[in-house]
Amino acid sequence: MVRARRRQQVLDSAKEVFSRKGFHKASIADIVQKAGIARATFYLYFKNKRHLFQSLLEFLLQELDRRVETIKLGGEHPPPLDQLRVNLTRVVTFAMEEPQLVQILFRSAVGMDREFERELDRFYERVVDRIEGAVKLGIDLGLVRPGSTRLIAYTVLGGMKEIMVQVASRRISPLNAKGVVDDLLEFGRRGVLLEPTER
Amino acid sequence: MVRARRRQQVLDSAKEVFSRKGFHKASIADIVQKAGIARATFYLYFKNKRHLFQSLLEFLLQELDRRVETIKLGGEHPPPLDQLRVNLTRVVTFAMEEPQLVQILFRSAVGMDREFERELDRFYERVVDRIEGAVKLGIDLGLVRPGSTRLIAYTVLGGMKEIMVQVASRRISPLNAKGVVDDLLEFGRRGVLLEPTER
Amino acid sequence: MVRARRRQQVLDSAKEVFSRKGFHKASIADIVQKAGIARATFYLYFKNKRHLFQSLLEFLLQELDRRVETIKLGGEHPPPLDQLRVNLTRVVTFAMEEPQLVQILFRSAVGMDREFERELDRFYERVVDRIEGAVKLGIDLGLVRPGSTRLIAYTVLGGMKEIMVQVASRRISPLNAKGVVDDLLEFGRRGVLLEPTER
Amino acid sequence: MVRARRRQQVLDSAKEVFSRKGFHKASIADIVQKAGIARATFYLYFKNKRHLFQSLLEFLLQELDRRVETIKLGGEHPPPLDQLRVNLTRVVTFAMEEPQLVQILFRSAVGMDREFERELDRFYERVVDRIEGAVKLGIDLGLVRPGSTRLIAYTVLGGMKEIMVQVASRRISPLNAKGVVDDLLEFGRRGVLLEPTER
DNA sequence: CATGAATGAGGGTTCATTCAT
DNA sequence: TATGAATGAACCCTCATTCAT
Repeated sequence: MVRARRRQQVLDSAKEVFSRKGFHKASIADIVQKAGIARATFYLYFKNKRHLFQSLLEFLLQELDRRVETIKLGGEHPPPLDQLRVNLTRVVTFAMEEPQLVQILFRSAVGMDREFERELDRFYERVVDRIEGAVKLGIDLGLVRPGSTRLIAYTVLGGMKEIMVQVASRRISPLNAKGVVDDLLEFGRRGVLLEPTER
Repeated sequence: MVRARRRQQVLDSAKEVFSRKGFHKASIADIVQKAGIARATFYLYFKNKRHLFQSLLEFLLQELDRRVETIKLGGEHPPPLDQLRVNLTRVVTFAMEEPQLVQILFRSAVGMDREFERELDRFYERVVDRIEGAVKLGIDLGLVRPGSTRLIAYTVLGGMKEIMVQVASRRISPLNAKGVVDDLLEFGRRGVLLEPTER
Repeated sequence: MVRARRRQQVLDSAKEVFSRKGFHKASIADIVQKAGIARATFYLYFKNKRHLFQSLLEFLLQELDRRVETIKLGGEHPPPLDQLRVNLTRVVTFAMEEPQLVQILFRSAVGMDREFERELDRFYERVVDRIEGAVKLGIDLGLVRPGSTRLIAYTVLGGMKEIMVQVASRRISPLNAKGVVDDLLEFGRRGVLLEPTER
Repeated sequence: MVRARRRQQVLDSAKEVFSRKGFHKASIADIVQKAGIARATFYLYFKNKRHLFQSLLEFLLQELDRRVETIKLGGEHPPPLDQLRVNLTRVVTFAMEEPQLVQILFRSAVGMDREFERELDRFYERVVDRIEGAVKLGIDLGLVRPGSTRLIAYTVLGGMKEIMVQVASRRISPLNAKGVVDDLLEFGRRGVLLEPTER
């Protein structure tokens, strides 16, 4: 499918340009120039600038989604904590490997539009729901202390976002995703306090 | 000083418009119309659109800064945990009372410009430094478990940002800031796990 | 008359600003700032920017006019050539002493407006008439070769304009106006050719 | 090259509008309207208003330059006086045929800008150099009376400018350029005085 | 008389999108 | 399909001038 390849070529250029300049400052001229096609050709593949951005964003959200699996119980599955660890590792790895997409998600896609905002909100609400679900599961299993599950879920979401941004911008040197994830998990599980037994 | 009042009037209009439309979609026309002044009058008080936004942002960052005090040790001061609680409460309260400014900070000011980005980054780095400082202090006092202080600081920052956004957008009903803060503190201190003694 | 002095003060500032920036680029703000008065005060002394410029120009043309006297015949007057020499000297001296006014006349006042153009044209026509009159007088007196008096008058006018510009801009070093005038007169009278008797 | 034609079409409109209104009063709207194109189309061919004017001016100066050839000595060339006559004729003819360009040169381009001024000055200096060169050549050949060659060159330049303006504005009816040129040459060579032999 | 504040008209430029080939 | 050329809507900003004190 040559058409699909052309389209992908535009998406790649757009990824670079949007991540560097943001949505508003990125011009169609920038993108087509980088893609090496003519201005009008662009509109054969995307209805307009908005649509292009939306495609990019949808791809990005799917990729993120694809990397996280709902935690399942049962003897045939690994322990929940291990499943959680795998999920987190995949997300941090994604941020390491696709810094431009992360930039787009957390910079360019923010504050764009009422409609985009809704779409992002829907996505994040889903994420928060999953986080909250996991917390509730822990409570049911007697592993987690009962409490404000929603509030905790939002806090965890925020923490994850920030970590992704910092990893993508290399302010957290992501030599190994594993170390980052272990520390995060430990923080989330036990907080910062010294254990009473340790005191 | 009537001049200061006029200026404030423009700032107020700008606050509303920027928080609703974002920087790029907000036009000078919108702002002056809301302020009830003529187009050219605007330029008597602000050099240009960018400058106006910057003023708003600087005010906002100062306000935020003003609400957080560095934790101090010594008998004449309240216990560190209480000082922390006060700081958090002030920030959450700010998010409740000034949702528009929070929207501007977390939506409009994001992904605007290399220069703005740098200014925001500087601010957040300062915040992260303070958080990390507090964590290190806890370690020194033998209250906090040693660990990846920087990573934890980023995570806490992210969590706080998200809470502010959700409070400002009323998705976390902020009936009482106190409850939110207590739960946050508890989560940060002890994590989600049941205490060994509780298990 | 304090009013007249205020007015003059504005005119002086305007002279400097107009000569430096030209009419269009000179702003009222520039002029009042230099004059040390408030914006609105300006309009107490001049109806508008155009009027101010016109005043300046009229003064300038009068000054120029004042320096040139019509050549008169008769025993009680100096020889025509001497009268001419005096006129020329006065004009060149004026260019030396008032370079800003010359700049205004030949730069700022040019290409401004249909109406200004007409006013300048009228002035120059009068000058050309006088030059042509002098030439015709010379013919009548048997001193000057008959010929295209109008064409010659225009050429002389152009020559004089250029000399004024160059003197004012110091490209012709005007150590002594007398030397310049003598050379000019000689050129106008005998041209560049060697006299037959000299050949 | 259709692009070149479009560009020329804009230049033609600009020539008319600039010559009628001057640089500052001419608006892009005027020009595109006359050219029958859309506002934005203009910017496909010229970076901005200034650039358009500069293009026009450069073309004009080149045209003028193209019409004047440096006087060459030697048996294979016509006598210097004839070469001079040809040059003058070409210039006067140009003024007759392109009155709008002459208006632009002597009205619109005057007092525009420090940068334009420098460009014009450079051009005129070159012209003056050539005139002075011709005069010096005459001196070397024993045809021209030694004297203030620079001063004379400026005067001649001024005379030529004025003649061009008057011819372009039809105040000197240019029925035949030849007559004008002959009279000019005669004036420049012999001045206005009756030859001693004629007296 | 003097002024600081206010204004509306207007201009240049950009840019996403469409047309014609 | 691919494209170069064209477009109109929109926006920021300036400035001479007037108002209210």
